[in-house]
Amino acid sequence: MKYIDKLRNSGLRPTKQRLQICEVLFNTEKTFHFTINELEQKIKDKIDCKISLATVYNTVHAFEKKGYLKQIPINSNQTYFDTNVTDHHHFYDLKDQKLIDLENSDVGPINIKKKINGKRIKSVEVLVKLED
Amino acid sequence: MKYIDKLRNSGLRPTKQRLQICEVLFNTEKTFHFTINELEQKIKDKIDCKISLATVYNTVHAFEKKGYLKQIPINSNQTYFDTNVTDHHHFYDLKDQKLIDLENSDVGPINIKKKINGKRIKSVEVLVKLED
DNA sequence: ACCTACTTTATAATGATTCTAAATAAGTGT
DNA sequence: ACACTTATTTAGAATCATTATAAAGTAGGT
Repeated sequence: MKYIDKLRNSGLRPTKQRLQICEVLFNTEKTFHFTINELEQKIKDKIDCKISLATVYNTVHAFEKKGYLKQIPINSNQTYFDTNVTDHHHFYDLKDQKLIDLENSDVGPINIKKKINGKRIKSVEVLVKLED
Repeated sequence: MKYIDKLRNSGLRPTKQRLQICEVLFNTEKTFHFTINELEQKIKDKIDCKISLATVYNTVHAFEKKGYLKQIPINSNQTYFDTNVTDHHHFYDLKDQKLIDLENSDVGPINIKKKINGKRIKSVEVLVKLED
């Protein structure tokens, strides 16, 4: 199975639930954005057996910690995740509450001139809010 | 009183509570970041009488809608607000969970090349995550 | 002073997320 | 295969920020 090694290599036991969540998250051409509730719905649609909501939370957080998912910094009552973990940015359509990917080439290079002593830059994320 | 006109001009009645919250938010040299709970604490420290938590929420949201406050897009269990409503960006220190202002001059100009049909760019916000 | 619409308030409700502790499954050595 | 240890799953409870409710209070105009 294609995700067993991926999980083992990061010290996660390849359980049935995790493998099924991998199928939903990573077995697609396109990357996508999701909230936990949307993911749970997708799992229900795709898979016969039921996975506990707690497991969905556990797994998403485990995958995030291992770098297979990213949180998208945005103000919403729910947390948004992204299966695209490459460096990129987002449009956020305020009216439709929809996220749209911005490739790095869509945004000029960003040069942070200020330095903070003893700290390294981990990521630079741009959120472009859209209105009609 | 210095905030009465500000409130009246935006269609908000200058109530005692709103004026006191104005004092806490805007009567300082420096702008600052806060959560609702931090603001409530500040109000308690600065003011004799008590303002209901619901009023703090109501007022902050009213001020945000009028453009006197901005939400900062960041993933946290609490919503962060900023009294600095000019265009600028933020460092987020992951370890200390602290926000630091980045002036526009600290970040090169950002040129968004992609256009979305029928939508205008309302804001461009950069979040730079810091680690040790 | 009176009226109307807005505001405040305490409290309840909501809802996403996290916690708990018991049951289950995976990995390891024999 | 078996026993043993440790990780994982799970249902349900707990937490906590935020929003809703509805009754009491206040501002501004007439």
